[in-house]
Amino acid sequence: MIEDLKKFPAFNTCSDSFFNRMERDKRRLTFGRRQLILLADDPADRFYLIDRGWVKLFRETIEGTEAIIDILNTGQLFGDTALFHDDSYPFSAEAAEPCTLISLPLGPLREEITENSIFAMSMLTTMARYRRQQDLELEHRTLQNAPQRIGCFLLRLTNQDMAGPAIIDLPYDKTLVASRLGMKPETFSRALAKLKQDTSIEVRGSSIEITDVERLERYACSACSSEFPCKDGSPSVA
Amino acid sequence: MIEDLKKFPAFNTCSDSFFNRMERDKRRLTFGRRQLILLADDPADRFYLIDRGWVKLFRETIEGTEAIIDILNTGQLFGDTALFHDDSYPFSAEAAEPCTLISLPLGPLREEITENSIFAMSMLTTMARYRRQQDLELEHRTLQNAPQRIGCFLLRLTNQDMAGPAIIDLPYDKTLVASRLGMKPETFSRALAKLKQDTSIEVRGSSIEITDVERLERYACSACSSEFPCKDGSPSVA
DNA sequence: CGAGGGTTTGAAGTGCATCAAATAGTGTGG
DNA sequence: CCACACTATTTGATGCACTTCAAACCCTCG
Repeated sequence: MIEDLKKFPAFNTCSDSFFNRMERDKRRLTFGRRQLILLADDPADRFYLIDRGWVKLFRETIEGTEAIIDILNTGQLFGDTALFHDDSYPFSAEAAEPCTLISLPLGPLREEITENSIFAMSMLTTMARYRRQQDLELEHRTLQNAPQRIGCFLLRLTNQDMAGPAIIDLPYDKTLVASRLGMKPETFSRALAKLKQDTSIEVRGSSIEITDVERLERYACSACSSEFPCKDGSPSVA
Repeated sequence: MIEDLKKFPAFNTCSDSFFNRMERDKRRLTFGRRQLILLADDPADRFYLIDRGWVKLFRETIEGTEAIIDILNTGQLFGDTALFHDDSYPFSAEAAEPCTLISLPLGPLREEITENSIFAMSMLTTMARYRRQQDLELEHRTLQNAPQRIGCFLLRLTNQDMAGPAIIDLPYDKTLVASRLGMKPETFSRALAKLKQDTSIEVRGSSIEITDVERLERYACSACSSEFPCKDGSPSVA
């Protein structure tokens, strides 16, 4: 059904003919944890929409060390930028957690961009927002220490600005959160302990209770140029 | 004269009416070293084209520490993304070196994007390329140490892949290069000394001779996921 | 129950930051 | 053309944050 696709905000401004063309070549895929979805530099003729689950985008060096580019969630899409990179993917992707994806052809996407300027504009907006996000990411790496980065990460997992205490569950394992934040698992463990001690959060396995959101904000965001919860609108395109 | 604007690759695909509208409200500006050009979160109705010189984009925290977002050169433009951020600039900008800019109104730019889908596409391409650049930047911070980052930076300053030795001049002062690369001036100084020792480059003030480009590549790029000179096509929009 | 991956803890090392001070470089006015 | 003032850069000594390596612990799941 076309409703499948229409529900994604990324396609808000798309034309009916776009949905029809997409619908004709839609594939639903399931991936298990750690399963490879696509490889950097592979020839690309399709892009992906996350229906549910978490996807890790990364690149790796010859020696096997990997750099995480982003970890995406339900509703986000990826592989679309292959359009602008000579039809090859600029990163590899694998399932961080079990996930279901919708695979779609790049051709109609390209056509929609050229035919529907409203959509092109919304795509630009998404890209610009993502770019801002990346700028922040770099800033965080530069200005925040490990415990602060974790605090910031936790804050961004909370549902915006509800004042009271919040309970959150880490969406994927701590090792992955660690490298998402640019640190080693051991460092993550110790930094989380320090964060706990400094801001009185409660940690029970992968579930974390933030008893005092404001206190955590003061602790984590003070080193940063963007005042408050630095989630700036979450990107829906990757 | 319209030729002023036509020479910029960023406007390659623009319509004549775009150039006419721009021409009508074009301003040429000169800035001295360290002079402020625009302030983050300022209301924006214009964007800038670098005719000559270097411009530093940055954000700063309340305590005054700053995070450098990028340092742009002749031919690049900035402030255009205000279009996608509620007409305010997402960063501050100042002249890293004396520079001359061309200030242009955002309105006609927005119109051109919606009216000229080829231009919209080229803008998307530029954004995608920039994004890739940012991904690399983060990777560098994560995987390369200080001397390697300097080496990589020097390589990117050389004129592409001419094999022999190369002499380059640092385009702005070492303190700024340092923070561009995410390190302190002292660290930069020591790291450059180590790089010199490890790859036999010659340093004379701000002029650096790379006697063996390949050796430097092996030294700097080995930690990285992108093999060779990781300049991927320089972005022309910022 | 036992195997295996994820997580924590400990001890030791490394790289970069910090603070302080010396040195080199640059532009100015006399 | 020189001396001074000011800034950029280097050097040294020390500290801290994060990493590394190694081992223990824990949890889940067959």
